[in-house]
Amino acid sequence: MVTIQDVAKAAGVSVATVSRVLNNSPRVTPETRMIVEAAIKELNYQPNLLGRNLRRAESKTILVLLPSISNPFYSRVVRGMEDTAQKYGYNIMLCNDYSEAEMEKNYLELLKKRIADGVIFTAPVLSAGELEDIAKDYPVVQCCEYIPGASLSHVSIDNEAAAYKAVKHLIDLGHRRIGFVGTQSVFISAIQRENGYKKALLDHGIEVSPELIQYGNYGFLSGLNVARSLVKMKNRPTAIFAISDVMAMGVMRAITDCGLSVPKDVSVVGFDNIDFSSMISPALTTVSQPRYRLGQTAMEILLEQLKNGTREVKEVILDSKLVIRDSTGALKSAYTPV
Amino acid sequence: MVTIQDVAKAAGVSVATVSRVLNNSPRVTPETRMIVEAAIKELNYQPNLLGRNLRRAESKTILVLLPSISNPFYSRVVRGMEDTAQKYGYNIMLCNDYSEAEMEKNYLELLKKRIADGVIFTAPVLSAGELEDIAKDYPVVQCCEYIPGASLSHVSIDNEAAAYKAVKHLIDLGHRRIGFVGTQSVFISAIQRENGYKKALLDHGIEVSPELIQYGNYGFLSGLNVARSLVKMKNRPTAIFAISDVMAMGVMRAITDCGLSVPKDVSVVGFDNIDFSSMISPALTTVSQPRYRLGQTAMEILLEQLKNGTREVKEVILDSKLVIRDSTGALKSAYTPV
DNA sequence: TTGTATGCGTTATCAC
DNA sequence: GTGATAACGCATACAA
Repeated sequence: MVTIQDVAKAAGVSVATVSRVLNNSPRVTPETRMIVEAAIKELNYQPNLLGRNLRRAESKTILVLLPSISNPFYSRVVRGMEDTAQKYGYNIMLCNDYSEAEMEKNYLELLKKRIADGVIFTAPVLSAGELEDIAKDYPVVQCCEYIPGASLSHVSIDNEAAAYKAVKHLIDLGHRRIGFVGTQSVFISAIQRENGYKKALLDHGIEVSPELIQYGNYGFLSGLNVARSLVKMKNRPTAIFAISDVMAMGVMRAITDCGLSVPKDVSVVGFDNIDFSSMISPALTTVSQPRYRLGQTAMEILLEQLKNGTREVKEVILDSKLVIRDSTGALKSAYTPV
Repeated sequence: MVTIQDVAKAAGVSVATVSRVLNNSPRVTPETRMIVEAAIKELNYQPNLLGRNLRRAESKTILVLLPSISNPFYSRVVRGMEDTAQKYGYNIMLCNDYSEAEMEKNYLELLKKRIADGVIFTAPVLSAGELEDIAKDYPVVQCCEYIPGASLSHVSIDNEAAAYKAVKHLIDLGHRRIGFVGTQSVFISAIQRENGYKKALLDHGIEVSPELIQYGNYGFLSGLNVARSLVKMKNRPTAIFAISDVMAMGVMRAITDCGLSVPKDVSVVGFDNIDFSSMISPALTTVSQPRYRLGQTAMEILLEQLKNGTREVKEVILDSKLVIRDSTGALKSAYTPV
């Protein structure tokens, strides 16, 4: 392995000078700079970051925790983080935490071990207290999911308003009996989306019927199972709002399994606008989040904190929009539910 | 930050002794070990890996390059790598190379910079020569896609045999006019799957018709466009084999867009068995790869190389299997294509 | 402007 | 079994 020593020797200067060239120090003659750069190229020298990082007490690596890379929602979020990190000379370390507190704790060790300089959570399952503890020593940003009230930065969308928009779309189409497929999870998005659903109904004089509210676990199969009971009701809903596209796909399957069709018999709205939502038939009406910008903004906030050594709490809410496709349609006038 | 020095002081021993305790050296009295461990716990000490890694000249990190985490095929492959790496005390650094040689080269710098100890490619676009150059200095393993003939380890499946099985399934159902939707890419899987398709036809006395072979670019939309021309032929195929599930989904959409139905009018087979393939209607018949084991095996080979300092080339081929679902059916006897 | 020397935190080699 | 110390590769304070 070729080290800074070898370059110094080859260039006939000291290691300090080579180091200065590497770090673009202004205090170095153009002439010697040329010589050093020539030696660097000649020897094909690459600085050993292990040495540099130790000396600088930083790793130039940001930890990014997500539930699972198999969740298609996060791919563009990660892209936003990645591009931004790279722009500032950082690498990201992508880790699946499988929504397990134990896994998250394990990965946070990487901070203490100096393998990473900061962390972005996309869907933390640790408690506010635990996160705040980390944030005392290291920059922490929450992206997408976050713990309300925790004194930690986050960047997300207004899930309640977004869900409201989605349900209002159904109401505008004439639907009044609207089912809800969600989850009983710790994630704020699940709670806020349910709130948005309820608020939209109430604001339009529609009663919230507990029997129309069903909970699954985010999976396709749970969406399928849960929706089946909705569809088989004697007085079934004419539309269903699911809090994720994957669950919405389960809902659609449940509907077609019962010999009904989307949107003719039941309209369906999802949430997230994952790539697959436009690939299925009928293409899914859903809520689109600015995924790239979510990741980008989160990374910018984190790097800003890192640069300034500040721990200012920033709370950023970005816009979302309803994408209307083919899975929602006007209520058939012939069919008049109570 | 608490260092090994602090622990030594607190325990009343030398740093050497603390280091021995940390590394489970046998030459340390149980008694002093207890004292040191107590001090470690007391101070909540965590070894600074930057120091350790510099000293040991290793990073305990493996680079994993994949085209994009948005490709759902790789999620379980990565899981297999991740679990295995963790088991041996390694972390993985997941990087999207977007099938760009430039990106791959950039990430390979991490090896020279000592940020990573080895690399696994899932779908390399660099040339055999470039990869072999890397492999001279660092452990390299190819997982899933690989460059045939390169003197580099790889673990994959027999794509030709798998495709053969898929097409034979269609032939067994009575189909003789079978379309192919693939890509003209550098990836071996694309080539081998096309070969498997052709071989299956020839082995069963079916002529290979160039007009039934269509190429796209792996995307849903390209599958859709390409299949449209197949479906609109006056003498359209009664079955279509696509080399990926995502393209198969495009094919299915093209079929239903034309007012036809799957599998009644056209049977469809995909490849990869991504999660979504069982979520769509009708559920997709496809080829399942042992994704977890692919990743696991690749990582094991890499870590083995790292441990032994050997560069032995291993070529591992794992089994795949056809998963028959609802998108394939027997040829309707009423409809008799030429 | 350049060189010398020290230290980042750890491990490992040598004495004892 | 334990301790003092050099060394990993680099950046920087200080001296020249």
